[in-house]
Amino acid sequence: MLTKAEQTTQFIIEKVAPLFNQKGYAATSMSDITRVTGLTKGAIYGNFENKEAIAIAAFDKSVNDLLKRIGKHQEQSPSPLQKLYLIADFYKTYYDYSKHTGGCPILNIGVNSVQQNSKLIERVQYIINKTQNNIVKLVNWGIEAGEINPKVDAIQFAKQTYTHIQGAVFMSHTMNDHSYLLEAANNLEQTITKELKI
Amino acid sequence: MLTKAEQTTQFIIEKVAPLFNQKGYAATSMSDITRVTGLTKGAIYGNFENKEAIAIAAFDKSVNDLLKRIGKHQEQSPSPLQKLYLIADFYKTYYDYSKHTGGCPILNIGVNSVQQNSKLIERVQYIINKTQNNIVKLVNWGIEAGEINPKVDAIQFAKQTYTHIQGAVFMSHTMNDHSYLLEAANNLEQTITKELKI
DNA sequence: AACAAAATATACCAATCGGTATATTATTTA
DNA sequence: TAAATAATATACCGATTGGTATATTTTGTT
Repeated sequence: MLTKAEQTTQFIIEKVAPLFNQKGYAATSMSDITRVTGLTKGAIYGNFENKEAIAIAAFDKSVNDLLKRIGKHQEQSPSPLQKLYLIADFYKTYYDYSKHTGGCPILNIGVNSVQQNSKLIERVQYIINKTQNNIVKLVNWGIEAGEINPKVDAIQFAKQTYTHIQGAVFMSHTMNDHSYLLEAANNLEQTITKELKI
Repeated sequence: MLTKAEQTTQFIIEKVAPLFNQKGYAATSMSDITRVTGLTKGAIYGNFENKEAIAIAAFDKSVNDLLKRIGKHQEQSPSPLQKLYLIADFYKTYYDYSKHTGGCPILNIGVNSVQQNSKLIERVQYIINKTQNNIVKLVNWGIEAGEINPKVDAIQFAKQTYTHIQGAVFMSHTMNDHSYLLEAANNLEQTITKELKI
């Protein structure tokens, strides 16, 4: 069972995560935080050391929600090749999902924190490395399972895929146009079919 | 000849552009601006209406410098197909260039301003549309010139190219790793060769 | 129900924010 | 070179910033 303070901590993080995601670290003020939570500074600082700790917790929450969602989506098939298709499929719905969470945390906090906040950017880099590595593992697993062409360079594919998708996330949100993500997802599906699938 | 104030205005913009590019609008303070320029508030506000006007001028300067540079790079060949290759070639050097200007203004100001500053985001969208359209024109020109496969969907290619490159800009800067941009540029060259070139 | 402990609210801090009115200094014009 | 004008510096404004010390309230334990 969660203590009252642990409940409040979670409550603050939930309310505040979209805020940091949208506005970035510097532009999100403590008064923004008290406003969206309906709590006072006493409650906030009783549960967090400082503003940076809130921002980090908020980022972790946004990312964990996202990773859980992608993970769940991939459970639809046990096949590594199909899981790759399901990643592409996931990003067809990502525009609407990320809109209501204040945008993509990796993109937003990444851009916002590079050469600004070392703790946040370290976390962004860790997540990118981790998720990129998941793609590498899926490809290698697919090769072992005989579903994927063994000549495929898993790392290069993972980097290229991640790059293209993050680009599409940026373009869709900046241009307010779902089609960039849809077309990037379609493109990824085609690449999987043409270059990976045996 | 430029008046003293016009010179000062240009001077301020030059000094301040990398600052807004790196830190974003909210995180860049007037005291940052007086510090990097060595001028006082009186001089700054004598040449700009407010902070937002400085940020807009800074963005315009950063983008104009970039567009001029890309334009110059494309002058190396009169052929539309070769100009597309030259765009890919340009982005092989973009990591180093954009580092010393505080990052990519389109990516940084785009992410920083979406749902934050309507004037800035409008300018970002205008520039993206404009540059994307330049790619469309190059492709169509290449088709007319018989250099490019007429079955190519120019708009789709332009969107996909822009998306992938911006993704690579994000990844390279966030991960502090030149290779994302290099590989995206190589990838673009291959796409041009395989899908555009006759 | 009474007490202790935990959690939240209140009131305040110095520092900084963007911005302005006015004084001072450079520059241009006569 | 003197006067007019343009440009910059100085000193200040109220509001807000992140943060804290303490008072108050809520919660869990006996």
